[in-house]
Amino acid sequence: MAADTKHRILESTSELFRRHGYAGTGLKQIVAAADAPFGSIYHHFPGGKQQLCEEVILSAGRMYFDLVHAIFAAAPDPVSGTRNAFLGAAAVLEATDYVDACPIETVALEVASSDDLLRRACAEVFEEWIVGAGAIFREAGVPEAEARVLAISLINALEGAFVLARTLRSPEPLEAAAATMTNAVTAALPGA
Amino acid sequence: MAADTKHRILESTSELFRRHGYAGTGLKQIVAAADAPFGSIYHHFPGGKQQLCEEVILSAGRMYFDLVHAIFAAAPDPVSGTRNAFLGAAAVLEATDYVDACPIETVALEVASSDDLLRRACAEVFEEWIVGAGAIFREAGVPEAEARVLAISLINALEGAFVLARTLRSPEPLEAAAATMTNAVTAALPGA
DNA sequence: GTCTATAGAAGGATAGAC
DNA sequence: GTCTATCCTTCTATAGAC
Repeated sequence: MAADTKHRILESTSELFRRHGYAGTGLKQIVAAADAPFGSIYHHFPGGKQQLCEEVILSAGRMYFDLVHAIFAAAPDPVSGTRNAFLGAAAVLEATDYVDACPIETVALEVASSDDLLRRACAEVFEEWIVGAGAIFREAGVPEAEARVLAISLINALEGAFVLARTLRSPEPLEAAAATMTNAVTAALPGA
Repeated sequence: MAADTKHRILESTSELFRRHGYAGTGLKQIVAAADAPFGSIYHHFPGGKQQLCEEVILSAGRMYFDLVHAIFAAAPDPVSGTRNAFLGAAAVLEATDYVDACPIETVALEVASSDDLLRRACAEVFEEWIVGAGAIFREAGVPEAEARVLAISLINALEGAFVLARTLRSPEPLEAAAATMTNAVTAALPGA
């Protein structure tokens, strides 16, 4: 099944990029992990490693967007949603030996100053997240401009906490982010 | 001058790691940029790329610590210091075409799950920053536990904003972090 | 003791066998 | 059209010339 092979390659690549980054992951490792022949990469991704990476960024970015969106949708209010998002991320990180954090963060930093096509793909993903999170806060009554600042700060805190948590191998940064950001969201809501 | 050559190698490596990361930077690029013969690397760093990277992480980490410490020392109060740190970082980032952000962030993510020696070096640096920032807040009257949470959140925000700012090529994430974190610091100070 | 030349492995990419 | 075998470059690391 060609479509199945392509899917397995995307999955393996996403997984390997999380652990070793873009430059640190070889195409040979990817096909080995996906249990696919080497030629499959260039059959499904004629643009080579760059195209494969672009598709991984966009699909992983959307999956993560849906995940966070579901957490906020399941929560009774944005303050609870914020807390659940950070504490849920802390639990996943601990359970996966500090591997399973943001799927595109390492790649985003690697390509920011060296590959403009991939940088733009990451930018598209982050902008989608900002707009999505901003909409949640706006619907809760936060004014437009403030909602965007809050949304960006939420993602700032999440991405930054991932760097510290993975490096320190501790949930403490995500817990600190949960505390600080629930305060910020609380202060921004109309009732405050 | 052997000592001079070692210094040039450390400088070039730090610069190249910022742009291309650990895996994306070759030792040949490093000696070319440092205008040094290839053998110099293994003369000054018998442990090879890993040892070179470790020294870069520790020295760059301490330089960045001193920089941020100086910004807070020059500010009249921690709230101004927080604002100056984020807006100053935004200015530097714009002036350097979005290259000159945190010197160890990309490497920290690359090695977090693949090289425990280097992960520990990054962890040592981050922990120093947390303790240093915590001391500033504690001296301003914030209780011990809250000061540490605030310090971690400050670094969370800075690191996260660097990821978004470099990817989006915009100072907006650092400006949003400045707004949110000055609020958080203000709320934590005794006068609030 | 400084540096060059090269080894040996792994990288991305491709040509062509089947 | 699927996959294997190979190409050429680049990587880290080392051996040995001077």
